[in-house]
Amino acid sequence: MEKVLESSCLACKTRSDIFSALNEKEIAGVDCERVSVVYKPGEIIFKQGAPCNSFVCITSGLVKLYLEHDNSNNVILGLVRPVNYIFEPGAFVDNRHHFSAVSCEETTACLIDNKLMQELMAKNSLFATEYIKKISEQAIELYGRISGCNQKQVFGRMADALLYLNNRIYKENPFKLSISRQDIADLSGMTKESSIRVLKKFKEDGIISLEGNNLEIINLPMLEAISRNG
Amino acid sequence: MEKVLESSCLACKTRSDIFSALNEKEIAGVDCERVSVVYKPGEIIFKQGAPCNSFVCITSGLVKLYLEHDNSNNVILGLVRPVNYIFEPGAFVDNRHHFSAVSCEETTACLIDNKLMQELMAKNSLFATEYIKKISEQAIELYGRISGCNQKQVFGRMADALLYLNNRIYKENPFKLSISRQDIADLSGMTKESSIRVLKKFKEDGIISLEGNNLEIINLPMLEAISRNG
DNA sequence: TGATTTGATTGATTTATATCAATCAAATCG
DNA sequence: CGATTTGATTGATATAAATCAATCAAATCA
Repeated sequence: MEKVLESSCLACKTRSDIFSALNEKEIAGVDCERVSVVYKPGEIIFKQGAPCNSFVCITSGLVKLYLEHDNSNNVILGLVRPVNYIFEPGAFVDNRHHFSAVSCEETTACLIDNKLMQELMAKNSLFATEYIKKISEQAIELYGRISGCNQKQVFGRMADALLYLNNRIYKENPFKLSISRQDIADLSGMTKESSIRVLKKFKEDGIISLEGNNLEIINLPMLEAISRNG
Repeated sequence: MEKVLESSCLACKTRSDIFSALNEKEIAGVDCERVSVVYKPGEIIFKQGAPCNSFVCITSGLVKLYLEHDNSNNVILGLVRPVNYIFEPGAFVDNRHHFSAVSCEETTACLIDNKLMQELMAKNSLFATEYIKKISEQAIELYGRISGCNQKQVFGRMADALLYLNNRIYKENPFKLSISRQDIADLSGMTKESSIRVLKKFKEDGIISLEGNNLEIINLPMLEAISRNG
């Protein structure tokens, strides 16, 4: 974990997102306060239960967000690709993290003090509204997750996970997995052994090809059907 | 479903909540626009997938919020007691409902146009911040739900459901259930048959007493332990 | 470079929970 | 008021997926 300084917040502002709601002066204020940090693979960016003092923006690499549970498996809520923000709902509630964030690849993150974020929201309601949109989108995704883990069985949930990885994270096909089998299991809510068996079945059925960590979705319509039918 | 007019928004403002962020004039504006509606038990207040044009406040009765899934069981996200609001994240995303709301008892709801709500948030950043707090709290609860449905088995999930009903909904012990066994099952993520068997086991073990719909938690520490240990 | 740890894979077995099927009680209806 | 529907309950059975246990390959280490 080593500190470096990224070019400028303006580079991120140009990507349409919550910061596009800020004016030049406000952006300059953020640019001035932010800190950029590099994390090696497997390093903790923040830990569930710890105080939540910074808003985190991932500018390179890959991060997994997961719920921890005593003596049991984790649940991966999702992965974060650059450039994206981690919206921690605890920031507005109890100033605690409610999930943990760990880098899967070498990762760069910009950290912005939460007080500054909250001041900006208090002054700039467009910024606040954009923030509401983002956390609302996140909540909607959680509904899908809850629905899936209650209603679908392993094949449906694995299909969801693969579609998520393809559409939202790696965004190319074939793609090289930078997460472990255990991570895939934690993402699809099953044991590592089950995840391996399900992937093997998908491979046997010609839905995917999988050599080591190189995964290709061969029969996308079939995978989507499995996702739909559970 | 019949329209009536409740006394005033001021009655609700006094209960500390998001509307306490509004000034007299703003409250008057809401009071003027709002519509109060009475729903009989089992009536749909809004339906998943339908346009989401109103912000809903429950002023009397009891409402269940649930995710619908094709040809399968529903998942109850939670129940809403008066006076409480239903925060629909779709309001800021796609103007669609992402869950359904149905009254469990005779229920009164105030409906406020979403445009008005969004105008107020654009003008009053304190109001926006209060809104962010509320949806953040809701998101944190969803994490608990996801964690539970992945990590706990039926006894742990039922313990969670009973504690939720006791602490958050009925707020007295013993209490009279106004929801069905199927609802309890949908709330704890299992089949109706399983929910009945688990409740029977709790009864046999002297953790609860249950006669018809009259439920009493007898051994609260034990129930909390079951919730913790899954 | 051989030893050791770590992650992936496969098979055998167990178990939690759903499903199926029937009965019962209560509520509603004609 | 008997008939019928609806919700609750119980038992028997099936099955999805976890657990347990071993092997294998690859990576790391001394």
